[in-house]
Amino acid sequence: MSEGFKRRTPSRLGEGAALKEEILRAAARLLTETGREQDLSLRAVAREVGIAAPSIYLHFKDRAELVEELTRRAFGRLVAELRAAWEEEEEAAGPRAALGAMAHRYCRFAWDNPKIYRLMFGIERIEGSRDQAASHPLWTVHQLWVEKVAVCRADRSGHEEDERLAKLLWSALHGLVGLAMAVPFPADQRNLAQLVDDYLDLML
Amino acid sequence: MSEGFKRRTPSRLGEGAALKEEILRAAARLLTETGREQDLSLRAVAREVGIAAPSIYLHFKDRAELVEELTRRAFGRLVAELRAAWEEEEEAAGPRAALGAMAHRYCRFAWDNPKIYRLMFGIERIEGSRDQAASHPLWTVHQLWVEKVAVCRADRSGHEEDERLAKLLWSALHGLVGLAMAVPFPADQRNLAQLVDDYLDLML
DNA sequence: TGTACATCAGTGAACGCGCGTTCACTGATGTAC
DNA sequence: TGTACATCAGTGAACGCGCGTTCACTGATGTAC
Repeated sequence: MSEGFKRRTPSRLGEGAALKEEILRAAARLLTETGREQDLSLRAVAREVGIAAPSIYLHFKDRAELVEELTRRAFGRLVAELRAAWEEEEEAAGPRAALGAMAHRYCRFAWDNPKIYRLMFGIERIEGSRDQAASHPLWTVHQLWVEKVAVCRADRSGHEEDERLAKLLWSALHGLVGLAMAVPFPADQRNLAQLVDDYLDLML
Repeated sequence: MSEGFKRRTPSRLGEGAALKEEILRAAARLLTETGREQDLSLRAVAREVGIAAPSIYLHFKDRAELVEELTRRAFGRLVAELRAAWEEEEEAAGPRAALGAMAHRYCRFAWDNPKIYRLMFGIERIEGSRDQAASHPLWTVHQLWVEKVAVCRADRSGHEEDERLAKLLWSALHGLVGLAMAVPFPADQRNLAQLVDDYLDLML
């Protein structure tokens, strides 16, 4: 009955950072599970965590910083998953199969987290300095593709060509999931996987 | 000086519809030229047209209807441009070149109208009935690709395969422009065109 | 062991904002007589 | 030709809302003596 009257018991042990984690997790939850895109408001996040809205300012300078941290971590997760997919597959089945696993994992990540994926690849066009651009997590993803494509084509490698193929592959996957999510009739995921394989066959 | 005091002179001649056009044009302008995605508010549109906000309700039931009409027309324009690109090229240079022209035109449309393109292909997941889904403009675009791909492969045609290739091509283009727009360093458009050609070569 | 105090994580109330939408209105035009 | 009236495109003021952010506060914990 008297729910909502509780004051959050503070963290104390030098670890207000715990709340920071809770906030980020709640924000991610809002984006993956419930809610429209715009529901990622400070107040909504606070509600989800069960704290007062101003408490967020103890851990983030402003809303922009929260969103930035959220996407930074999402990129971290994506890259980690891609690396894992590669490594799980490479030893057993070789680089070509490993690249395939990476591609499928990429699509699954996007498909499972459409709102977050959209946030990561939105057009907020920061247009920062060259330095910022170089350290943008998108670069990490890009380089990962180039690196693994190069491994697959070890024999007839050549950086120019590797990069071109990596771009083609990444774009194709990005478009595939993007379109599948946009289309108003439920695209079955099995079909999606088939198309991913088609791309791989075409390109290697 | 006394700007803003003017009352809009009414349309009268049975043609309040003129204002409807003005509203839609202003909304499109807001999306292409200025402004962030969210600036497409009724009040912003009214400001852009130079009318009072409630006047919009003379022509649209609510905000949703305005946005829907806007995207419906955008799809209309896209399809018209694609058809034009095909027809301009086919007679002179044959179907393969015409498909290429279509592909390039598609990318240019997206690149020139990023906000509108994003609106068209956003994930608002309407999940309407089958009937609605069947008449969704996305279907028109889909069928256009299938149709033209089929023409290109007249000799070894086969609907299943045509459809598969059409999907691959469309997704690839969608991904290419989407990624180019997402990336924080300016992707030069020449490079984009090169990649489009690469896709076409791979697939046909 | 007991008391005074500093720390600082978290809070409630309030701000000003732009939004979508409703409502009763205004006032120029076209029509009836 | 002149007057009364109907039409209806467009309006200003107001509503309630959720938002991001600020501010002075509260109150439990840890520390100093």
